[in-house]
Parts: sequence; C-alpha cells; structure tokens
Amino acid sequence: MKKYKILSLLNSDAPLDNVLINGWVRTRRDSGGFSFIEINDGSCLKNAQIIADKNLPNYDDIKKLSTGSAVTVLGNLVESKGGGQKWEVQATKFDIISMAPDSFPLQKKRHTDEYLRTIAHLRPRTNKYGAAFRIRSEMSFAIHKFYKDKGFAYIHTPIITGSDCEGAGEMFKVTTINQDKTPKTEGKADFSSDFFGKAANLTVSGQLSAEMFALALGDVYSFGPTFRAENSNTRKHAAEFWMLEPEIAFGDIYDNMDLGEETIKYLTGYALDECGDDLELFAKYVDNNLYKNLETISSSDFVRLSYEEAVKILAGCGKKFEYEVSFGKDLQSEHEHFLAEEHFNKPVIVYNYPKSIKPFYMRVNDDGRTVAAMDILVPGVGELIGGSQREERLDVLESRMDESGLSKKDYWWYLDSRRFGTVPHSGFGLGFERLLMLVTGIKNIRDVIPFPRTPGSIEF
RNA sequence: UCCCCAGUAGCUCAGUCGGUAGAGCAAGUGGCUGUUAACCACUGGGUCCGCGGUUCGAGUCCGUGCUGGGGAGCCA
Repeated sequence: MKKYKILSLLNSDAPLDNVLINGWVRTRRDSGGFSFIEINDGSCLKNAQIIADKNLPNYDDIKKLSTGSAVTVLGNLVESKGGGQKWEVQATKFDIISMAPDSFPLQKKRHTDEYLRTIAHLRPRTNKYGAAFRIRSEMSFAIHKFYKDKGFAYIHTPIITGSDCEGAGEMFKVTTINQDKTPKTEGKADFSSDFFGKAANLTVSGQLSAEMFALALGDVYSFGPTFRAENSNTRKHAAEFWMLEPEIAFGDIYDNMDLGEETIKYLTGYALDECGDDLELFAKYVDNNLYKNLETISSSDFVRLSYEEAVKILAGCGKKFEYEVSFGKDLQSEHEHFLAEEHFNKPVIVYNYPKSIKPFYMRVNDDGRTVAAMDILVPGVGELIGGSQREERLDVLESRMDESGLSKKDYWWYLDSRRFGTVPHSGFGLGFERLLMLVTGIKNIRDVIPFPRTPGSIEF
C-alpha cells in the first residue's frame, strides 16, 4: 500500500489498488447499506469521496462520523458510479483517528468572514480559506522563482532594528526591561542598560539594509514580515504584514517602474496559470470579474504619468473631491481610486512626487522640487507598490537628513554606502497581502493572512 | 484617532405600535441500496452583547461601555 495525497489521487489516469489516504471528514451521507464520506486533506480544494460499505467491521462507528473528524482510509481507487466526480475510493479498511464532537464550529454551509475570523485557527479547514492559503503559498513561491530567474539574491534583512526611523510609520519597541522599572535619565527613558544597549524596534522596512546588499551583490530582494504600530483601522492595513522589497544597483526610477510592472504582471499571470481550482472558487463566489481583472493586469501595459500630470487630470476631470487637489498635496485614496478605477481602469504608475511629502532617502530630481518616487496603483486595492530611486549623492542626502531632523551619527553606516563606491540604485516595497487581495478578490486584509494582527486584536 | 452601521438559538437572520421569543440551516433520534451543502419525519436548543435609566411592562425607547463591520486619515 502507498500513501497518497488526494490531489495526486484525483489526478490519476487509471484505477489504483491499495491506496492509503488521510484527511478530515467534510460531510457524510448515508444510504441504506453504505455511506458516502467526503474527506479533505488540504492538498487541494476537492474532496475524495469514500464509499464505506456496511460490511466494514466498524461500520456502526463510521455511521457516527461527524464533520471535522480525522480518518485514515485504505481502499481501491475506482471510477465513480455517481455523476459528481470521476474517482472514488472503495474502502477496505477505515480507521477513525479521532472524532470531532458536535461542538465543532464549522458547519456544512457558508459562514460569514467575520465569524470565521473569530475561529481563525479552524478557518483553513473551510474551502474558501484552504484555497486562500494555498494561493498564499503559491504566490510566495512565485516571488522567489521570479527573482531567482532574474538573477536576484535573496537577503534576510533584520527583524529587530536599531534604527529609530526607517522612513515609514510608527514602530513597536523591543525591550527586555520591565516596563514598570524603565530607567530614566533626566526624565527620558534610558535604554543603555537594555538588551541591546540602545532603543530597539521591530522593522518597518528592510530597505536600508537591502540597499547595502544591492551595493555588494548587485540585484537583491528581501521578502519577510514587517511591523507598523500605526492605529490604522481599515480593511487594507495590518500591524504585521509581509513585504517584498527588491533593490537594484545601477538602476534608475524607470528601471524601477519596469521591474515593478513586470513583477505584478508575472505574479498575476502565475496565479492564472498555476492556481486552477483554488482561483476558480474566488472567481465564482467572491469576485465575478476576477479572471477579467487578472487577465487585464497580466497582459496590458500600465499607464505611466507624473504626479504633475495626475494632478492636472484630477483638477480638470470635473469631479468633486472631498480633498482638494493641488501640487504639493499628497494624493488621497479617493484620487487614487479615481485614477486607477474610473479614469484609466487599469494599473497606473504615478512618479516624481513633490519632495516635501516624501522621505529623505528618495533622489531629488533636477527641478529641485520633486523626487524620483513612484507608486503603482491597482484597481480594487489601491497602492500596491511604493518605491523610489535612492539618493546616491552624499551631500544631497546629508542635507535632506538635516531638513528631516534625522541624526547623521545614527546613520553612519547608511551614509558610508554613499562614501565608498556609491551608484544610482532603486527599489520598491510591495505589500504581499495586498497582492493576495488583488489575486483572490478578497476584500479584507484580515482574510489573506493566517493569524491577522490589527489594533486591539492579537488572539491566536 | 474621527464619522457611520450592527450585536436575538451553534450559524444566518426575522421580530409590526413597548405587551413576555420565531424561521431556515446545524445538532440529536429514526427512515431510506448511488448520494453530491443528499432527502423525509420527529425532538431538544435563548444571559435578546454588558451596565444603568424611562415605564405597570423593554429584544424594542434613552444613556454609557464593549465587540464587530464600512468609510476617512496614515501607509504596503
């Protein structure tokens, strides 16, 4: 006998004898002298239909099998006499590993996403969430494949950082000091006796570290967890999320845009090609336009326009916005939605933003008032990518840090990269959960991450 | 953090004018020899989110808190 995953069993092109499968009961239907038992092992969306005959020695127990129970079945893969499936397993030995009591919270019907969030430890056992997390796994692999094939090196940038600002958002503190006994010097918290001898935080971005490696290994990317202590309560934000951050040496803002566009096209195309049944579930039950959207994104060229052109379009479109549009003000989500969904109805790359609204590390353009920043806005999820060409000129970078009130002493190692063999380089961050929202059509970030962390919520 | 909406059986919801709790599904029991979220019959199941108030009487009205959702800001 051989152990099979249900995925490979259902893809068999011939009957098989003595197959062993393991899984969890999804549903049981009794019929006179035998029972139909559908089991799922997580290897694919589909269940295997098991025929359990009344002649099995433990048939009385089998007839009590409830949804969620775990079983091991030995049997023969035969062509199904019923209409719903090609193959079924005629059981010769049916072991019940454990019974799930009737308090098992998942029922054979649709539950709301809000309810399933309260049982996040069990929701991957549903069709929808099983599919979502298989797609998450596939897309992670696709990221590595895409960048490896392009010759990028994968860099593990640190999770704990000593930088108190990485150019994005509030940070979570990392400390071993008992909070009630935090030492203070002249009224301010003193971390000199803390674990690292100075204040430490969870990273909000691996970018600064990735830049150092781009200037050594050429093209690199990091892909890992990132943390923001912002009190954001929206369907697009989480306190812990995964970010892909490529960084290319000898590349300018246009190379950066090309890479971002190519990345999104590859990943959406990969989902269409490789995620089959799982993707179909979302196209059928979650977002009816899913296939069309993904095909558009993976095959048509993205619109590119400067921030200045974007402002002109928004100011001249005749639409009333809640927030006024003018040069020097950041684009609000209503503006981004208008551009990506109403005006162009495809992904839009907006570049060359005003210097005043962007962080210190973005390269100042020749006009002196804009920086080589670029955002990629996608219908449905809004900002999917944010990136820039980095300021490689030491003097300009130093004066930008002064303007921003940052300590050059703390960033001595970052500035060193501009002292020793500096080159034009660029990179961006892509929110992995937002990519998954785009690929699955799922509308809430809490439903594409296994155990979501959001303000006031850290169960599981 | 701000604005808006919601919270009733295990789940999804209804509940009229303020008059003492309902359905479907699920569960339990029985039936059925090819079912597909099987079907049929019967049975059990309630802190109406918490606290306070108005009232003869509150699921229903008022205040407040908590939880969840949507939108905004911030951002990926």
